[in-house]
Amino acid sequence: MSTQDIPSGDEFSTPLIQWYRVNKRDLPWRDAGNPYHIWLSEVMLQQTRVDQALPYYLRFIERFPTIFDLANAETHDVLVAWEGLGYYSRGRNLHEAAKTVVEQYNGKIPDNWDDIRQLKGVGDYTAAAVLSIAYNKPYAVVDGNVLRVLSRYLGIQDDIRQLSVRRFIQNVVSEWIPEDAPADFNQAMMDLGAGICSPKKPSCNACPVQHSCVANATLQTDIIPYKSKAKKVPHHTIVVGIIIDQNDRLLIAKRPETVMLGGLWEFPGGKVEENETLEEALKREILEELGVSIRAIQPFHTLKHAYSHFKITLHAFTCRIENGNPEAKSSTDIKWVSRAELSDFPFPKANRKLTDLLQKTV
DNA sequence: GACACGTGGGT
DNA sequence: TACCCAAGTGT
Repeated sequence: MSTQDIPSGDEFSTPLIQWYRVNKRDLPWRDAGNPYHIWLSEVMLQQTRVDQALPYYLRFIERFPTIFDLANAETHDVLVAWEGLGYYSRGRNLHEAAKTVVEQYNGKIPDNWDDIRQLKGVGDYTAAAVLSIAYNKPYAVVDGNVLRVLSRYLGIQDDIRQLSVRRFIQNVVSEWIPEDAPADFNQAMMDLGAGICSPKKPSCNACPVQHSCVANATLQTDIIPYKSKAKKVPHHTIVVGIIIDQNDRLLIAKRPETVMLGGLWEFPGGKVEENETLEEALKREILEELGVSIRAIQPFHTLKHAYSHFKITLHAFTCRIENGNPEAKSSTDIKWVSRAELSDFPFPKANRKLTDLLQKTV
C-alpha cells in the first residue's frame, strides 16, 4: 500500500478531536505544557498503563522537579524512584538523556526531530509525542492504540506485527494529523484506543467515528487487529542466598549496568542446572559469585515471578559464610546492610518480595 | 529484523 | 492456569 491509497481523513479527524475535547481525561502532565513533564510521562508510559505510571510520575517530579535536578542526580536515586516500573533501561536512559539536554541544550528539551530523536530512550514514538504535545508540531505518534484504532477503522486484516502494516498506518496518521491540533489529535488517538476502542469488547456505540469504521460495519472488531501468536517463554529455577552475618547484616550485590535489571541490587544466586539439587546450586552460585563457601542453609521462601521473556520459580535460603571473604566477582559491587537499610536500595520485584519478608520477620 | 527488556491487570 | 495486553527502544 502506498501513500496514494490513503483515504481522506476529515471524516475521521474532526469528530475524533471534538470527542477528545469533550471527554478529555485530566492528567497531570497535560495542562502545564512543561516539556520536561511531557517527556518524562511519555517515557514512563512506554509499554505501561496510565494508572500504573501515574503514581511514579507524581513521585518523580517531586523528587526531581526540573531536568537539572534529574541530570545532577545519582543513578542510584533515579533507580530507586523507578523501582517497580520495570524496563529499567528506560530509567537509566532517561537519566543519561537528561544530562545530555543539560550539557548540550542548556536544559531545554530539543524542539526538532533530529536532535530529540538522538536522545537515549527517545524513539520515533516519544519524539513525535513530545514534539506534538509540548511544541505543537505535527508529528503523528504510532503506538499500540493507534495500530488498533486504525487497523479497525480501515479494516486492515494483516498481521499488525508486520513492519509494512505499521509503516502504512504511520503514513496514514502522518497524513491525517491536523496542522492546527497535533497535540489533541495524538492524545485523542490514544485516549480512544485506551477507553473506547479497547482490545476486547470495544464500546463502538460510544465511538465518535463508529459510522465510518470498517470493522464496526462488518462486525470484525473481534478479529481486527490480527496479531500472530507470541512464542512461549521458558521457565527457570533460581536459587538465591540471604547471607547473614553475626550482626544480622545481609549481603546484597549490585547487578552490572549492561544486563537485565542493570544497576539494581539483589541477593546473590543464579540458575539451578540439570541434575543439581537446590542446595548444590546455591553453594556453586555463591562460590562463583562471591568466592565463599556457605553453611547453615535453611529454606526461607519460594516464589514465582514472570519477566518479559521468561518465568522463574525462585527458592530463597538463609545461610552463613563458612569460609572466605566475599568479593564482587560477577557483580559490580557488594554490601553488608541492616534489614532496615534494604529500603534504601533499588531491588527488582522478586527480590523486593524477599526484603519485605525480611523486614517483617524481625 | 528478531529478540531482549518488567510489571500489573484483565479474562 | 496461562495468556494477552500496555502511550516502545536498543541492539
